[in-house]
Amino acid sequence: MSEKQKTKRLTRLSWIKCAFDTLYEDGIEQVRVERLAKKLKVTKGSFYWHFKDRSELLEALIEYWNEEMTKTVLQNAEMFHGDPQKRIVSTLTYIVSNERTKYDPAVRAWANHDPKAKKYVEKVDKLRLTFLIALFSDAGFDPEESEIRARMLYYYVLGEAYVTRKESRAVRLRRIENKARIFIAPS
Amino acid sequence: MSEKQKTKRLTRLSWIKCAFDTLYEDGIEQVRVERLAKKLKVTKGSFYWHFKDRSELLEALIEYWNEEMTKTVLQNAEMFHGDPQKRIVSTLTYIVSNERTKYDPAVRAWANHDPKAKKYVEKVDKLRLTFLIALFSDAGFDPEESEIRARMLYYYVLGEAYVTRKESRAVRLRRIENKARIFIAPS
DNA sequence: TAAAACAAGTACGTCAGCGTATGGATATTG
DNA sequence: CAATATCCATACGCTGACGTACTTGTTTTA
Repeated sequence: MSEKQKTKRLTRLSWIKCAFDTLYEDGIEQVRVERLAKKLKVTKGSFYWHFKDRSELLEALIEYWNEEMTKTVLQNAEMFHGDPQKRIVSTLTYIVSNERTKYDPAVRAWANHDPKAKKYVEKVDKLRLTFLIALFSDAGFDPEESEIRARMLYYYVLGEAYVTRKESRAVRLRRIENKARIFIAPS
Repeated sequence: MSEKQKTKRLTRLSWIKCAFDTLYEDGIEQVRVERLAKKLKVTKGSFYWHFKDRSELLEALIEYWNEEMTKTVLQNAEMFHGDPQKRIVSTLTYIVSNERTKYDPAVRAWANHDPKAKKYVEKVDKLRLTFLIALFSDAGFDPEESEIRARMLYYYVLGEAYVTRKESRAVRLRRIENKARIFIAPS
């Protein structure tokens, strides 16, 4: 019964987070100011104090996602050490476990019809791929082979998110750890 | 200047196809009757003659997609013969080449927030996977390994569609043919 | 504690999109 | 060629969503 936040007054971030959940649940088109207002139990008077208009919210939304995802990748880079092959598995495990990555499909769907969102998605993709490629390099593959394997692995993880969303993380994790070995296996 | 069709009068299918293009270009939320009417250069009077309401169009849309995709898979099954390993590559090539599969991401994005669409997507996924699994079985892998490889391959192809859409088919084809070998390589 | 800054409420105008009703136009068929 | 079935246009009412203008309430801070 007791709300987590005191929720006396809202901040810009309150709206962004609410928008995020709505994006995840219903898609970007349903991220509408009056709808969010209802969810947050205020009127749009609040919204238009924090944002110039709807497009400003959307911009803030994609930038927020970009920052979070960038943090995630960099965090990861510092988190795991030791055996490169094990680091690859750890990284995948981390990706699947991380709450934040669940927003990926929704953001991608959005980016598919919005150039601005698309730019950020491409940025994040690039960052992630760079990171994965380095992992394979560390594991002993030459540059070309590293890129091929990194891409395959990355695309696989993406695709996996589109088909198996009803399955539990535990199941997904077990499978991914197994499959990663195929990607790691020497050519 | 000369229209392909005489376009004197429209049919149900005219609307469905137009809806499909719009779904692809702008997402399901933009599939609106007045918008389609404008595209087809008629008024909604036409639409409401062919369809009871918007939801009937959407239903027809996803059913149409289902039929087309089912046809595509079955066609493929009959098209390629001989060396199972080569058939795997041929199948992938076929998937990427086929005009129809380009609608996949848009349909999936839709399915993500629409249970009815979701049901059909799952149906198509199942059909495709069954087909791919059989391919790997024919190539000599045991049932369990066949499923693992088929899924990996399928997810990879899906994921690939989400990242490299700006690249030409030719480029995608060359890469896929190369990468398929990793999936085919014996464990 | 009064003033300033901050946050939210209220009321309104506008527009796009859905669906209905009804009449007009064009094929098709007897 | 007249009658019927098919297809489309026009006009309307309704709703939800955007954004604006203005007011009201609540914290901070001087």
